[in-house]
Amino acid sequence: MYYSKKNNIFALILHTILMKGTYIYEYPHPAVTTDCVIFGYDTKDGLSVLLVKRGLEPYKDCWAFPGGFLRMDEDAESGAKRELKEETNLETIHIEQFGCFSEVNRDPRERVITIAFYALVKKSDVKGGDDAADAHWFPIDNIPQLAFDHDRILRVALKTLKEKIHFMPIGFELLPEVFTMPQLQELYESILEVKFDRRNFSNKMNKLGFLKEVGERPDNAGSRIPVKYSFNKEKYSEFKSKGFRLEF
Amino acid sequence: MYYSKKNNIFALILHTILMKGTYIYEYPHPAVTTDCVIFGYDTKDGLSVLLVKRGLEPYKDCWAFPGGFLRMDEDAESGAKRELKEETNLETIHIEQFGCFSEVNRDPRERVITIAFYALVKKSDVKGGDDAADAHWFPIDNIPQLAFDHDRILRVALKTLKEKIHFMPIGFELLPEVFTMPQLQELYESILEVKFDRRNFSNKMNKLGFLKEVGERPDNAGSRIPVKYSFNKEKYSEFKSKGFRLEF
DNA sequence: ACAAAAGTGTTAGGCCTACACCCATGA
DNA sequence: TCATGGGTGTAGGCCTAACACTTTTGT
Repeated sequence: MYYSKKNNIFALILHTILMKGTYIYEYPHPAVTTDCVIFGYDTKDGLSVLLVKRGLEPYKDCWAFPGGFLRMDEDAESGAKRELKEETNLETIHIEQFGCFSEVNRDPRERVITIAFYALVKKSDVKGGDDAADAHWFPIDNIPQLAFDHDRILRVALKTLKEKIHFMPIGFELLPEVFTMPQLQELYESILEVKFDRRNFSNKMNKLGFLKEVGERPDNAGSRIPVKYSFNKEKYSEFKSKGFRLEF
Repeated sequence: MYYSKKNNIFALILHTILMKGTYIYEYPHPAVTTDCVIFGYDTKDGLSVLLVKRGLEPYKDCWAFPGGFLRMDEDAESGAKRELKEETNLETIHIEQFGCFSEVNRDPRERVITIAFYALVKKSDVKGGDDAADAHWFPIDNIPQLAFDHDRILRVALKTLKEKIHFMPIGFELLPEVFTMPQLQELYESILEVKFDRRNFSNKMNKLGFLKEVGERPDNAGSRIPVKYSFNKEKYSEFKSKGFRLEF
């Protein structure tokens, strides 16, 4: 990890004496890491991102996305999931690659390229755990100083999320099992950073057909008690895989 | 490039004797390459892809995307552009990253991760050149056996292109300066693999406002001589950067 | 003369947007 | 009692999709 000197026999011998790992290549190789931008949502904080506090230099005590060095026996997606589990105790079903960041000096130690993923999860699924003492949610409009170029990675992740939302339903991953129309609307509004008309939003969502009313709303109560919905999982998955087009 | 043995002092010494490059790392590092999927278009062949014939093992004499190993002093985009220039003599203004392929055994030599880009170019811009003797265009429905996992990379590139086409105008990059409405329609049809109604397509494109009629069409000729268009570059760039939504 | 290529306009249906009022709750 | 939150329906405009005939050219 520390040596990459060309034809330096002294470094080589020192290295061997110290019994460190010795991986030799004829040409220089960058290190490759993965990073996961994990989005969560609740009514209180709106859209939030899961960050971990770095315990080691560089950027010690800075917040960063969960992630780490890729192993030789795993592909990027597996590596990202492994690191995520190790650092936040979170096991997601689906993470999605959205870019690869390769600027020359993005890591002060050596040349590091990172493959970046994002995922949508329920905040309640992050239980924390042994290694995950320092994983915390931050609302999207109150993000601390981030390590490396993670602020840029976050911006790209947000842009990707905004684009994706037009093509696939979201919500199942972010909302509790049962939710109300205003909650769903707030979720869309906080991701897209716009405001919608209540009536239009509700009509549109209902027409799409992956929502189902749940529970009984007292007949008399035609008022301030919101209707409760949950997702029709078959329809939802169908839209998710086939894709759809959602106009706003 | 060939050695990556852990704590193997013999390999080390041999390596040094041979005066090869010696890059030592404490942990194993994958090699990182870039690949470019270059799309071109003409009326005769429809949508085509630019491939180069490999001169070296592995996959010698197989066709592959232009690309190669990333240098330590360049980011992925620069590296991809450099390799593209070296191998096809093509200097594109804009390439766009669409994914990173990291399966463990995608290259038989060693662990190689590739960062993939695509671009749209005019076929006439590819002049060939010294190093580029073996670069050729292949129509999208007649692609030869490809090296490595490049068939998968191509599928992902095509999917990305199809998605992008809904959000940004294409054509300026692929069509000649002056073109006809049927040509533009064929372009869209061959990328999206669908057929459109002539009248609707033409109405829609005209309404968008980045086409301008060019030349004089003889007043009498209200028939088989097509109207010629070119792109209004300001409008076109505006749409390109702001994005738009094109329904089909 | 006939086939192929290109031009042109209308209609019906669906979706988007904008907009106002009522009711119940809780402070 | 008043402010807040939530539910509900309609009308106009725009876009989409479907559709047929005419002209000219080239063979």
